[in-house]
Amino acid sequence: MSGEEKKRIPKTTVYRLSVYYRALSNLEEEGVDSISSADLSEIAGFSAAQIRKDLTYYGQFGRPGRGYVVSHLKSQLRTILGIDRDWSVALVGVGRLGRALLAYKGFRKQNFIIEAAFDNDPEKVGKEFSGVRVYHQDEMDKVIRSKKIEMGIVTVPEEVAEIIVAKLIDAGIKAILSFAHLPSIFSNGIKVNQVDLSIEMEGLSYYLTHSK
Amino acid sequence: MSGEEKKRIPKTTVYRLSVYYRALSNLEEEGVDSISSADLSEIAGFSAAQIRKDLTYYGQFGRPGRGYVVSHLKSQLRTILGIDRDWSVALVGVGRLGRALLAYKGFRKQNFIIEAAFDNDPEKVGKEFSGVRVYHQDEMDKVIRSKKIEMGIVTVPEEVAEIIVAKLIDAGIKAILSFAHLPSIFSNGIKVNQVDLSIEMEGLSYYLTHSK
DNA sequence: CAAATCAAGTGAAAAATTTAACAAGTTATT
DNA sequence: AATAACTTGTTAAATTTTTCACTTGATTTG
Repeated sequence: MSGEEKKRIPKTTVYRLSVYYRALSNLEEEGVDSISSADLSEIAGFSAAQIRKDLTYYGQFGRPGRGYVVSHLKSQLRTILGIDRDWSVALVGVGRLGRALLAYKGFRKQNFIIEAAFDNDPEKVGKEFSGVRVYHQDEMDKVIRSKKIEMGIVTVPEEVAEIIVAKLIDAGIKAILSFAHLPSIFSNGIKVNQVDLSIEMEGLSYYLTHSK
Repeated sequence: MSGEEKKRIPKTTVYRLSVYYRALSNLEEEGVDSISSADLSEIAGFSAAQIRKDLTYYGQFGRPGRGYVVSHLKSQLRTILGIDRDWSVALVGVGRLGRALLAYKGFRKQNFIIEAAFDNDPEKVGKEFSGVRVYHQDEMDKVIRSKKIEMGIVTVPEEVAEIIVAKLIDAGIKAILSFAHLPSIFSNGIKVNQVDLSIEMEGLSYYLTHSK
């Protein structure tokens, strides 16, 4: 009531909220307009109790006896996840992977707008890939600040990843998705999500090795 | 002693083993030959107690007063992770992302050998990308079985991902890395790791929205 | 309109995971 | 050779996360 009510939110809850959001988007497309936690459970792959518990960290979105209104819950999740607005994104490293991501339609659909790309190859600087202009890495600070970019995607080779991340942070970026492995020293107040293909493959290898 | 000693291993332990492995690889390159859990802790970003605990699920690899011999622990982790051997991999979906992954040197370096690629575009079938031959999707079962491929990487559009995964499973594949979002119905005995860019970006969005 | 059914929200219990603390083994030092 | 300084492996404690069970609100049915 009065005073802050900060319940500790499990780290994995946010991930699950994204999964619920995706499931609800699909349900909406299928024309389903309301759903119970039990039914959502089957689609999302987490227990009904888990779903209800996750949601109540943020409020009350359903009605006893009725379940959740799909469009309403979806909209609430958009707000909770912060995707009820556009986000400006910079991509650093216009190699094959970088260009694949620049061409990926999913980002724009989700309101993540890649406003600028950076590379140090003079061949690429000044060009556009999938409609995104490539700037020289030395212009990162200037361009990021002038375009008020808030997120970074890092697709540079491993060897320079750390330097690039430092540059992004210097330019005021506080949230980064890196495809290069980084030594795990995250400055405080900076969120770095890593997509590490080697680790993913090793997870598969471990599974196959220990499951027979 | 006698009887199986199956301690329950936390789900996140395997992920951390990969991180330790990566840290040890770097240490070895730097010529460090032994390290304490306390020092490894700083590099890997997990507590020393956590590291020791994770390792003891699999055996005793260090010596009191001495720490761990880098080359030995690294080698033990290779065995535990199952990466002390080659793995044959198939990649399905030779779009931009698929081709970027085919060109990625890291897989081969880690003993994940992409032996075949699949697509349904007649333009691509029969060609090679980064030395990997592209087969038609209809040949998946035949090629996967004849080449004894054990893992799959899925880089097809979202709409067909589910069908492709089903085909891979039919062909005997039990471990899959998917870049397309999948409805989370994993058949039993099949490991599916998903790399979902939208969810990663939403994690960043959530962080920025709730951290100010 | 009473009874039965459904289903969210929630506090308590259970389970899982992490951290802490320490006994025991190892090495270095005096 | 005894003492001090390290550092693992491990048991116990603390914390975190998930599941359970139940109360309450809502709807439907007889």
